[in-house]
Amino acid sequence: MKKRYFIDKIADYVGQEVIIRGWLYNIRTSGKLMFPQLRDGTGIIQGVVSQKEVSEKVWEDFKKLTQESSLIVTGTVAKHPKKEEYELHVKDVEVIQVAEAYPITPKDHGIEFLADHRHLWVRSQRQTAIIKVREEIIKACRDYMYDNGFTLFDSPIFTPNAAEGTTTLFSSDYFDLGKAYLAQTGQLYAEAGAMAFGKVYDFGPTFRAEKSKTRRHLTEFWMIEPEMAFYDIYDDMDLIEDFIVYIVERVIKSRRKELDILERDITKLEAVKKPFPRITYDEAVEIINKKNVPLIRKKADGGEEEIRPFPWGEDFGAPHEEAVVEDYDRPVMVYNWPSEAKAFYMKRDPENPKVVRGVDVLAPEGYGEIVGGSEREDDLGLLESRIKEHNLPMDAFGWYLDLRRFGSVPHSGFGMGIERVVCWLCKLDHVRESIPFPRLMYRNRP
RNA sequence: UCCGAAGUAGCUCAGUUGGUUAGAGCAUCUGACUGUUAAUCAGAGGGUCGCAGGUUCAAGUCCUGCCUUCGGAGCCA
Repeated sequence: MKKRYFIDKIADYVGQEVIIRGWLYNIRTSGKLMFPQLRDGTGIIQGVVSQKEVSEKVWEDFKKLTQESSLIVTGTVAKHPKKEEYELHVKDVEVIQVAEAYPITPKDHGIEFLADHRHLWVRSQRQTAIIKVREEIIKACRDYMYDNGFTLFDSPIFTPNAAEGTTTLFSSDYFDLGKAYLAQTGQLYAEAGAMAFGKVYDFGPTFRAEKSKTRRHLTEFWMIEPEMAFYDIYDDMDLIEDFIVYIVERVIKSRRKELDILERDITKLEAVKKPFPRITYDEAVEIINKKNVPLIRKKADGGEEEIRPFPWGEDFGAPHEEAVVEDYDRPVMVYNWPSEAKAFYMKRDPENPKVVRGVDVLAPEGYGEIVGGSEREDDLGLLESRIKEHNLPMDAFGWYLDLRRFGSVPHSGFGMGIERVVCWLCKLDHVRESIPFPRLMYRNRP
């Protein structure tokens, strides 16, 4: 195999001659000296080209290089005279391609322009750092599951039925079988897996055709969904807490360099420790009312009205989540939700049938809901009546009801949206930076 | 879907109460500079002012419609 050198490991080669294969990130000239910034995907290193130390051809080659031109550079690694980093004293260059005028210049750009050039934007230092953190989060998720006895049990992306109502599904024709929908969750299938393996998870893209245009929504996003037999809601919350702490610790430990590039305040992440506060929906409403945060509702005439106190039974909006979370330095778990605000499969609390044993985990620093979980309804009759209440087609759920006919057990699970976790850990303003090619309501290219 | 804002050079923007040939920085090209850090300095090229109508002696600027994008709300992970 050909010997390969990479910029992130360049400190091992001080005083030695190396070959860097990559792209020109930027170049500064100063008379008989040039300072090309070389990028190879693992990092950036400054080159030093001195006219009196290189051939005329090398000097002329560098003069014609443009931003993002591809090249192979041979040189000697040395300590930077002013900074705590290394530089490459260039001896030779092989120009692979001189790039056309590169659209993403070192100055500011608007978000529309950057989004249109996402295929090039991903080369920039900030974007590569985000994608590295994303990778670490995903690897940490899978490692946690593997190390704790979960079996990977992936669910289909084409599904014949909706799990949480029909308004938010993408549909397509499926041969002679009518419509197929893109999955909005793999949970129902994961429940089948939990009855086979005890503890499973699925992990893949999910799709929601919600016409929501916010900094937190994608139409295509990745979700990890663990599902566990013989877990009640409290076991579920124990697991969620342990899982999130593990992921945050991994990112702090393994992606320090990227967090620094992103200028992330790491002390905020180091505060994410067990135990997370656990408060009921009722207690959350009390906090909201103590802070006098109203529910804003649209009126028939198009105007808005502010309702105080917060009416029991309503789901929380962003200001309510913020009110609940702002006093804490770590994620907050809100559980025992009003049943009408939540999905049909959540188990009713035997002590209070008005609430279900569902839990939302709200991230600190205003990042909102990152996890939604619940204990599942394990009683056949109650589940059937809930499907009827939600006006869902009973026949589509035949196989799912079988899980309650053949060895039904108490079980729980949750779903964690990867992009929202990436946003939180990287402190991003918008989910569009949390995935290489975001799909948004108003954008599906490049 | 609703509310709000914006579209002027490849990019980011300025453009006054409507008034000569629409400007700046970056990028590109030419040149200067042996330690630059979004380098700097001198010069050059680069425009269907989103689209379509309208008002006016005169429209980037005022009016109407449309398109696109951005921000927010609701819903959610």
